[in-house]
Amino acid sequence: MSENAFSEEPIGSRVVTGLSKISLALKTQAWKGASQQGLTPTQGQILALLAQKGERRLGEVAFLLGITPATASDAVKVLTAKGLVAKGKGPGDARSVSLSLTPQGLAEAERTALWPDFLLAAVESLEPEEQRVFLRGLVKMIAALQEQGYIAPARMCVTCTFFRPNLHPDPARPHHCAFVDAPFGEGELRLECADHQPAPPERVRQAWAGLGRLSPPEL
Amino acid sequence: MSENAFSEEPIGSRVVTGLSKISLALKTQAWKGASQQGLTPTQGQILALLAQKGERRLGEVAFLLGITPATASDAVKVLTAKGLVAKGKGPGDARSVSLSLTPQGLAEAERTALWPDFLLAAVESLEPEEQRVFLRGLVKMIAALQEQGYIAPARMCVTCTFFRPNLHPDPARPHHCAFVDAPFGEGELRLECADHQPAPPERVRQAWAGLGRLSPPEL
DNA sequence: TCTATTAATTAGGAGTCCTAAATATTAGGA
DNA sequence: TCCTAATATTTAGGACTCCTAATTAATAGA
Repeated sequence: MSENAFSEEPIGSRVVTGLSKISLALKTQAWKGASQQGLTPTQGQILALLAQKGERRLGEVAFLLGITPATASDAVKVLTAKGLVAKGKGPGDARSVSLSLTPQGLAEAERTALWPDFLLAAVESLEPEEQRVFLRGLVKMIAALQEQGYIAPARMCVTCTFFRPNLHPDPARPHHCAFVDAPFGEGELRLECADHQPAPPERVRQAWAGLGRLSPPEL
Repeated sequence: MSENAFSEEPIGSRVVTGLSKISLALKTQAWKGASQQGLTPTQGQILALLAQKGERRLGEVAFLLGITPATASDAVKVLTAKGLVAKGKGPGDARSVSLSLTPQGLAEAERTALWPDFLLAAVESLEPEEQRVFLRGLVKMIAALQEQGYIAPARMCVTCTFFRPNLHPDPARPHHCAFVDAPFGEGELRLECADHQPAPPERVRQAWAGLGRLSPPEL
């Protein structure tokens, strides 16, 4: 594919390097952003999670954040001490603890949510078509990571029962969502959909095989 | 661009969400990978940095890792206590400390370097052309982040004096490197080049405007 | 019922990260 | 040359993150 002096490092590792750099920026900014509010990144993430969906059990939070329940437990202890999160009995299971935001917590959450915008500017330096391909790449990678257990399952199109890849001939909107019963394009692929319904594994595999080729519309 | 129920969330934010998820995986795995060796992520990163280039001053390490010198200082203290890193007087400036790996440090560094391979597998689930576009997207984003000071300057093509974007008609190798004096393609764009020579800012801006469109070769 | 299993917490320990305040050392002026 | 910035690193102190390994409580299954 490349026959000259340039090819020693495979493209895959370059991509990994690049992602690591972005990840570093994300980490650094998370610290900066959160500490202005007297929070730490983890605390901020918990707030964000609760803002997104009112109630969460502690274990659920830990799982979604990729930390142990023990760690989540003391982060929450700090947050309740700060008056940002309230603990309640979980419905059903009396062992569980249900977390929710206090009004101040909600206010803080709204402010923390703003920080990742620094990345948005960088994303917008890509051409629209590039963004679409990039998003699709992300979706595929996340699906792969998820399949191998490196990431908590996201509520994304490719793992949803309602997803029908490449159902339509229209290259601008090849996919179809059976929930809203409408066609949609690459740029609309979701990562966190409220209406997500997990699909069985082989169906998933088959779905993202369907995402396949680069092509679609663009230019 | 999209006129139906799907468009509420702009693609930019989706991309940011996706990158955050990858970043989360990277963080979680960094912990898993490093702690198997009795290290923490930061310690591992320092080792990796030193493995890549024999000597580094402490301040340099801090800057590249996006942490304060104070933090770097005590991470290094731990590493020297573990016998993995040696401190020496910096050449020239007597205030500076020059860090280098001990033989054991080198061995550890080699093992830590293996961990990010979990991501490689995910990257390889993309089509080759997708990988190329993805890499270019990453390069652009990193350049943008760097320009705004969110990331330490990387030794990448787009910010190099030797980089000549789109010099050649051959769509498979449009770019040219004046250092090795050879054409190269999108997939060969570098993020950490040993021969990198920083270019003046306006030249940089102009360079990545040249990267512009999606198009090139692929399919 | 009795016994796993599961949800959360606590305890203990190493380390990250910060800010602020020392120490050295170096560079530039008067 | 002496004095005063500006650097490079370290130390101190504090809040948290993260982990593993118990512990306590509640639930589900045999």
